[in-house]
Amino acid sequence: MTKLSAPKGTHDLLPPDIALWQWAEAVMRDSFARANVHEIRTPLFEATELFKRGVGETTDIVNKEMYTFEDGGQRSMTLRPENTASVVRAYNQHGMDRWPKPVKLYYMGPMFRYERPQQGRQRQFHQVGLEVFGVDTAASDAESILLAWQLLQALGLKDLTLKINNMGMPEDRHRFRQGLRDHLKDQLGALCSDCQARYETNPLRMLDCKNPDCQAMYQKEPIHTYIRTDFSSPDAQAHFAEVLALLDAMAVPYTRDPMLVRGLDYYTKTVFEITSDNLGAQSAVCGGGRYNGLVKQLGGGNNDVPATGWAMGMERLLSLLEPPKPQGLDVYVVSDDIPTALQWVTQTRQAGFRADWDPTGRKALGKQLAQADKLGACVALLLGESERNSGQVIVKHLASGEQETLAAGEVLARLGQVLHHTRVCL
RNA sequence: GCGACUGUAGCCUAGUGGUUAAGGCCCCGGCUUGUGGUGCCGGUUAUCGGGGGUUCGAAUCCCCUCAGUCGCCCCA
Repeated sequence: MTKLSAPKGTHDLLPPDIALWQWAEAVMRDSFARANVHEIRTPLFEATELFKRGVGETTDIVNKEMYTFEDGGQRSMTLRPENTASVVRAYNQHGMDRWPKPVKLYYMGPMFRYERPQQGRQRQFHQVGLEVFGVDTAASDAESILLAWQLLQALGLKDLTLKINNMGMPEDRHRFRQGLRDHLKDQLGALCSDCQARYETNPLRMLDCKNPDCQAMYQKEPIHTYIRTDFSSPDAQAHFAEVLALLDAMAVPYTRDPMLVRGLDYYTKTVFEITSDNLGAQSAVCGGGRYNGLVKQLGGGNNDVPATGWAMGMERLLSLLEPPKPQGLDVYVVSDDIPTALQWVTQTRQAGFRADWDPTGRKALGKQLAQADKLGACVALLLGESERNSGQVIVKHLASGEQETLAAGEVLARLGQVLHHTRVCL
């Protein structure tokens, strides 16, 4: 009998971890709210066809990383590997092209990819993302990037690098790919096996190969000059220049990276990535860009709906932050009489305090006080037999050991004074 | 899918061929049946990741497998 454990590449989030998540989620929701971005929640699974068409048949995600299964009606379903395709599907399905432009949506939730786990990569991971529909301006790209950048600042992340590039339109890329193939046709044998495969499937990927021999090859003329020349149309080049100008105006530091090629098929014009040096091999915290054409491709009628957006990896991002101190307990109710204890713990909770008690049946006050201490309570309320008989409560301050005896009716008011004071000390 | 390293109680660790696998933390109880933190005493928790092999004898050596970690590929 093997022990049951969480599936490979998945993770339980235990109470000590949760505080950081809830805090980060709250910061993000607040940032989005102030930018007039609204949440959308789509299903965790969709028709497999959606991801094939949306993410791209040639991508690794679709080819080898999808959790695909057949449902009871012999429909092929897939656990979402990313959320953009689903959001676009929802945009089309609900006629959001009739909503006031731009439509700005954010999402937050688990994604699933069948991959070999390593640092910063799991089979179930969480992304938060932004999608902006209906505007094809550099201004919209700039706002999107700025929101990502500011979100990361608000979370207190440091040592981040924003890399940005212009991928042009699909036809520009097609032309560039052909040119690249022509330049490298005769040196194929000198390249690594990965690059030889990329030559067929995705030539742009060859450019950020880490093999020194391949890099040397790409530095030679005339390949070098060909690579460095912006292959995109004048329109796309003007768009990109404007994005950069707006980032300059907002004092967002960036690095132009001609080697930055995002893997998903749907990107057009602007692409960017935000990385951290403190993450190990999987250093991208946020990735995104413009994806004009996807909405139409996923059935958005005749209208070409331009769009831009990004996604962040929660786990990667949170691993860069310090876990906060656990929240303590205000009150621990100590009594050898269960109805009395239950009544007092309920009453203090209703009054707004974090309160707990001992439901194990232990009568000894010493044992119960030991619990109060372990849980880090500020104050213990002692309700023994003599207090019950006299209608009094002993309020014991755990840190100092001092205690005071009060009439039952005065206790809540006294807790209000005392705990206001202690909470500040926490 | 490929490669490297690592698997001993809930957690950390000792033990590298020889009787019932040792210690610390945590948890529970006692010293203290109305007062916590420190101390002392006691207790629960391990088919040594799993399977097979070598051996009189395996946590220890060999093979397979599973899991974890990191890396490649790719991505958040």
